[in-house]
Amino acid sequence: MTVPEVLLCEATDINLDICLDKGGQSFTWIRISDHQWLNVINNKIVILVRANGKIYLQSSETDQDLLDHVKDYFRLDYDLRTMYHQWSSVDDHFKSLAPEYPAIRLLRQDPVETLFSFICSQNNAIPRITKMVQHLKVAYGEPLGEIHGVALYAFPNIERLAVETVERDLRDAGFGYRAKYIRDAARHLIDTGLDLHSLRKEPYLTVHERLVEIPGIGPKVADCIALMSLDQLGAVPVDTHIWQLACKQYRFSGLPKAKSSMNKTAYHAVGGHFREIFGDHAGWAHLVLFAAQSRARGSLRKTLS
DNA sequence: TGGCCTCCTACCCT
DNA sequence: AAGGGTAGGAGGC
Repeated sequence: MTVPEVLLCEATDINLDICLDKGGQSFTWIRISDHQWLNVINNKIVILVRANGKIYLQSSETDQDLLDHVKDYFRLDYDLRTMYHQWSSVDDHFKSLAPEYPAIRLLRQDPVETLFSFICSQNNAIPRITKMVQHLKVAYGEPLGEIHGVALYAFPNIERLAVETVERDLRDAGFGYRAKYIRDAARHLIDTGLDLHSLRKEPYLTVHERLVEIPGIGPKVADCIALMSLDQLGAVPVDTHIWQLACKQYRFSGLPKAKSSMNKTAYHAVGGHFREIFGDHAGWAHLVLFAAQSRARGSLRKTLS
């Protein structure tokens, strides 16, 4: 069988290594070689191939509709070079880091998948999160087929995750206390009838409020979901690292010294500060800083071992 | 009082 | 072995 292939963009348009593997945005991409990635987008199997300075899209049913979805997923309509210039011009720290981390794109992901993935992410590291999300798909998602010897699944729907026995099963599968959050969050979505997609049109604070009402979702996870799947490009997820960055690098005043005493006001103040510096798309800028930060930590570990 | 805040701890696992 | 977070309880205002 020949697999149709269409041109997606230039290789320099998307930093695939960071965006798909280690960026902490998506946990579902499977790297099958140095230059090939596998995933499901819009319930269709998708292969990304980097070759000849370009990125190609392969799929057994490549059509214009899927191509549009993939372009949308990578937000290729945003002129990222201009945005990098803009962010560099307003912040020296960004300016010094950016050349090493080009083409970091904010993925426009599915809200349901993003919500449950980031419930898994709390107090957790990427390899384990990846395993857990994979488990959700294998255990409760529709199989979509097999390619290059890899079986792929759709992300389960919320009805399936809301089943009574899910908590027990996930606990047995090693989800720990997150097992209950997942089942309860699914239950909440059904009971309240909250339509996640419709939140894309709402203002940031409304989106944040709706999300933190969901069991297992606090302010940080809410902002991850808002930023990465609900078009809230100004949402800044404040975790330990960004908190430290805010205190040390940006010397934000008026913040409590210890992270343990972070309250609602202080949490939102950090996001506000970043928005003052970087503007409406501060969450995207934060992603670049975040990538640089975690990369720095990784190499530090390497040199110590 | 109720409501809202702060502080503290437990939670699973690698 | 300390951690990329949240919930729930106690106690204060």
